[in-house]
Amino acid sequence: MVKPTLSSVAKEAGVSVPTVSQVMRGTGRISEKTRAKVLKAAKKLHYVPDSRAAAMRSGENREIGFVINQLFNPFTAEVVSGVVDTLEQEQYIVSILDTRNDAARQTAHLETFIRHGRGGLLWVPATETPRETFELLDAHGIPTVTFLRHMREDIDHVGIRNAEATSKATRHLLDLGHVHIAYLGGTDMTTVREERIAGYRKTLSQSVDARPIVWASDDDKPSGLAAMSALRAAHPEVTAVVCNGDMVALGACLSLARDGLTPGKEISIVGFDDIEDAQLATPPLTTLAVSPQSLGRKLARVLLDRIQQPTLPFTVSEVSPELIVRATTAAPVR
Amino acid sequence: MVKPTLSSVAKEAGVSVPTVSQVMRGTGRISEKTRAKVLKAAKKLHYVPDSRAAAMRSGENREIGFVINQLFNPFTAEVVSGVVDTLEQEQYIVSILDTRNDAARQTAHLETFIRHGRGGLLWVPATETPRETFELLDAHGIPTVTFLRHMREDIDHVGIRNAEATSKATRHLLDLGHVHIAYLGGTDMTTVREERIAGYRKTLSQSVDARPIVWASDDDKPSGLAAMSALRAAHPEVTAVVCNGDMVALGACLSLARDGLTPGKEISIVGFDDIEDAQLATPPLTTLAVSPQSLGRKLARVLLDRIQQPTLPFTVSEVSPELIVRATTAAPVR
DNA sequence: TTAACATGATATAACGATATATCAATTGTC
DNA sequence: GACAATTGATATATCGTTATATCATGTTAA
Repeated sequence: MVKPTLSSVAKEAGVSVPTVSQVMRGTGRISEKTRAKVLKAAKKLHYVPDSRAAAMRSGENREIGFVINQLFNPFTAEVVSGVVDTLEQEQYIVSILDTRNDAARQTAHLETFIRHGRGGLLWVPATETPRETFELLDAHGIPTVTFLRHMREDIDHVGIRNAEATSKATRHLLDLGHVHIAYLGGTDMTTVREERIAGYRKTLSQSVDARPIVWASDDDKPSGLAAMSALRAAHPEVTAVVCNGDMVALGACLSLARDGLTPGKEISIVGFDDIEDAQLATPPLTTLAVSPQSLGRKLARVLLDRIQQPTLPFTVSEVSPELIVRATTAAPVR
Repeated sequence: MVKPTLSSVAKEAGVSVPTVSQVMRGTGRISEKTRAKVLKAAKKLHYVPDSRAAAMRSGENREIGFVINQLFNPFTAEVVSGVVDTLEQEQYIVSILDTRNDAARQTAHLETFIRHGRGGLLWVPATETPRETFELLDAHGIPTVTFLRHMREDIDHVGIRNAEATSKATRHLLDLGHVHIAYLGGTDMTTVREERIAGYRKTLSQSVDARPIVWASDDDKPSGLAAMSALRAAHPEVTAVVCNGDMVALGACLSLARDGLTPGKEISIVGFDDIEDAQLATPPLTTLAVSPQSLGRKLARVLLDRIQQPTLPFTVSEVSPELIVRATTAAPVR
């Protein structure tokens, strides 16, 4: 009935508290006889060690906090899944807090994780992260890895070569013969979107006739649907669209379908992320693939390295997305 | 540089440790002068209280563990989102562990949460949960709510009226004139699937000609796609399908589309869950809606009640899904 | 003037674990 | 057989908090 603790197990087994502690952890010198006695008592009381109390004394801490800005987006969800997979194998436990793209909530969430004694942090920083937030992290010296948005030289980072990716996509569309190519998706002027737009603009500028058209939108399917209609109304000349994410791209495809058009015929669409639905969609989506799972695993591994070897030089890992050509891109109809 | 603690703040402010503690929590009698001194010192050192140490002494604990069997399924994800929303408002923090439908992992996960001192548990129990697992939970007396699968009278529960739902769906198809109606989806003989199939069978038996056909499949889109082809090959007479989830249903629709058929024309499809994609699909999916968000909120609320008033009688909350008729169901073509 | 009472702070113990030091009892060595 | 070394256990202090008790003050009432 009482919560089983080291001391209740010790009493049950007729030994001292440190003895039980040693048996549970397999350390120290313990005779086979007492070992058996203690294990029996522990089992009887359903003893489970309190890792928080242990952490307090020993410093060992296997709880990780992940601050993310849009958890239930399929791309993020798969990243999380990769992170959790990797960390779970090392007996870590991951808690997630979602900022829902609100910069104020971000600092609150980081502080929450510090308060709750997380031993490591993963973090997709908001662009306008105040200096104070970095001071907070510094003051507590918790191993941290940023994801997607690279903020500081003294923090490990895992990200995507965004400009390179959208450059590839734009090149692909130019090569197909498109001239009026728009960029669709993303609301805030985040580093990520900036980089992607930069890649798009740069490659587009290699064509004399092409002029950049950038159209904002939330990164979900219904928003993509609405934004695509609006974009076509404002720029009827557009024949190809590079999207900020697969969800936006799929929304855009949906919008075309509702207007009786076929993506990849009248208008070409390129997505970003290669979520599961991208290849299942009709028609299957041409997109930039980054394997969110492996990105998540990378992220976790970098954090583990930092935790295990705090003095290591800081690293920046960036992966290059691959252009996967499916059915939503083709030469423009004349 | 050193981790800020009560004692380092106390030293900085020139007062005692309990004084700082009282200032931080706004309890006790503190003069305005010392209050200001302490707050200034705390700010300077970026002090954040360690809630785990506090929990150890005070018993207060705002960490919740959620053991789930398939996190990155859109339905579950929305439930989680509802849970997190509600608990976040009360300053709780939620950790999730995914069993990936593995019963052995479940007990391990529950133990992990106990070890890490969670103050409340949410849990989708596996059907074959051993008695030992319940003893473990009993021994630690942690407030617990089961979700979807009702296991014990002495544990709070939140669930769905499954039989009622599939009964509604089957009735709908019978009324449209279908005779050969199959049930598609779900692998393990879980309580949930059993209940759903029971509702399907019962209503189907009201028609003299109808004979139940049950076809298993994992509850994701690619599996649904494959299973639908297999089902049609084995039972070409089937004109309507009740599905175990929207993902399976969408997969089935995809399969039909690939064979040049239109869901709701040659073959009618009913889903279960009403995930976001259900209404965005072409054609929009007829489905059984349960608002996963509000289900999650309900789940969280029940847990909060149990935590705040441990002596309350145990409750069972079950919600009735609503049949939302969209475009994938119609009278059979002759 | 003195007992009684607020007021504003501190001392001390405890939560459940671990690290370090210590201590009997046994074993081994010469 | 005396002393050192090993074995197997325990005593004690500590991690960062909070709960409870205590203790100086200053203020009020008789």
